[in-house]
Amino acid sequence: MKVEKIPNLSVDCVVFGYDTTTKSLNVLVMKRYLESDTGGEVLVDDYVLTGYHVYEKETLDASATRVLKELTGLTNQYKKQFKAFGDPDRLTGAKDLPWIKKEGFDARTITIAYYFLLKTEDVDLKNNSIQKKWFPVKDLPELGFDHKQIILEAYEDLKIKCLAEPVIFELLPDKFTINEVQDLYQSILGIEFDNRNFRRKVINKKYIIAIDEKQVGVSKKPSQLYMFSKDIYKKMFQKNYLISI
Amino acid sequence: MKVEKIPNLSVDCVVFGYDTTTKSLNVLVMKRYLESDTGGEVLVDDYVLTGYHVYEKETLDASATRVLKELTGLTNQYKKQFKAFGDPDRLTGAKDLPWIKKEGFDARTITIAYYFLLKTEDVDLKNNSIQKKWFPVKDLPELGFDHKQIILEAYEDLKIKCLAEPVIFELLPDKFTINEVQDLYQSILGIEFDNRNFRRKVINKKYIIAIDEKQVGVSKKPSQLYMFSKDIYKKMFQKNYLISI
DNA sequence: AAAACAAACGTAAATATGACGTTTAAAAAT
DNA sequence: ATTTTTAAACGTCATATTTACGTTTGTTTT
Repeated sequence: MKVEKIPNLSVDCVVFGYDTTTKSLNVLVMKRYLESDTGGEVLVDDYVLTGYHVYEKETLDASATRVLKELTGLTNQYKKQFKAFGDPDRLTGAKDLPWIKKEGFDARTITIAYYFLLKTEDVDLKNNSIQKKWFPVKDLPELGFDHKQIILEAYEDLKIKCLAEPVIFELLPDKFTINEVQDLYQSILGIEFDNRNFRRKVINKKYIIAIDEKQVGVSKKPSQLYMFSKDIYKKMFQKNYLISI
Repeated sequence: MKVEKIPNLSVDCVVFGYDTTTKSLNVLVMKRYLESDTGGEVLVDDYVLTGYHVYEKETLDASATRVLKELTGLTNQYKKQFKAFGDPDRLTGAKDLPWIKKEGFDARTITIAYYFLLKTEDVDLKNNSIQKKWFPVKDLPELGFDHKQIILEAYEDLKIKCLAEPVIFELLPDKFTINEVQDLYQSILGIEFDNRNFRRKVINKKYIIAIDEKQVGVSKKPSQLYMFSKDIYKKMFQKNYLISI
């Protein structure tokens, strides 16, 4: 069955992963490489977000889910459509033009940008043909098209989202320590919290559940492990602190 | 100069206005009407959001601003691009097909949806050829395409936005009473607040400024009027209550 | 002048925050 | 086996904020 692509419409996926060891919020990007016809000259050698054209009969969400699956093999990850990018000059960088010519798509392509939150450990970097790599949000490589801007806007949206909802647990392993939660908040928001106060605040939440298990293989007092209960969170409604004003 | 439209791409604008008298959050929509060629039969008679195709050389933001200007004559209103809608069947309602045929656009049109916040009083419903009308968000009329869904999603996004930032003042007159602020929060969020506590909380904010003026023409003790200072708000940074967890 | 009405102010208990000091459990070093 | 090291975990207190109410005040209407 031949699947028709919509020529001027694509989705792009910003895949966020968190590395508890390096305490770094990372983005998964794909290698873009092109040599000139004669072979000698390297025309394009940088990174881009994974994205693809939307199919004729496909919803936008399905399209993003499909792209994530091709990239990581994963389904059912936290997903948010956060912005559309469609400025007329967004694909007109010096390195973008030869790439567009090779891939044969419209220079006025609108892209619907999504971000995904997942656990770095769930992604096998070698499991398929796509050459991909994690980079810290704070230290991105050279990126094609307007993809650096897309990543930075996704990151801003994620920051706001973190303030409003506990999405942070999408980035942590199922079992985590309080310090890991604190480190993650700190690296996303760029603020330091007092460990004792942070700890108290988190532990007091009904939806953070201490489990009967501790860290193993650490050369210090092993931390208590906790889990996050989305069900309990959903049942709660805090009128308290509701309005920002 | 001929301006080329991108056939499968549009913007749609959800225009929110607040009526302090009826305490109702309203949406501005446009009449859609079509009779059959023979004249007798009414094929389409409902409302839609105002929207239009994006021009070939135009940014998405500029396109939305242009549509708002055509509809209301206003520029420089609070604007947010909140979501793209592009499901394959979004324009395939029974009444949508004759309309699409008449207007001659692609049934697989992706729309970039924006919402605007403005003061109802600033819109003159009779100032141009577009037949338009305010409807309460809680009591919308029959709407074409997927526009009811778009409005409801804009409303959800607005609710969240209100919790995070004082965007509410975009919907109020420059000079307002504390009770008007409370009524507006209550009608958007659908929650009641204790007037005395709400009042104290609002008045204590540095960016809510009491002015040397009171309500006039009311048959009770006239309220003190206040203004919102965006400048002072921007200068503040509250680490306090930062994370939702 | 009194009544009606909503604006505006006040109070006290409970809860949350911010800024710290102290104790504890495990591994590593002696 | 004991001590040292390290980070986890617990505790305290002053201050700020919230919640749930009661009371006073200024204007218009009766």
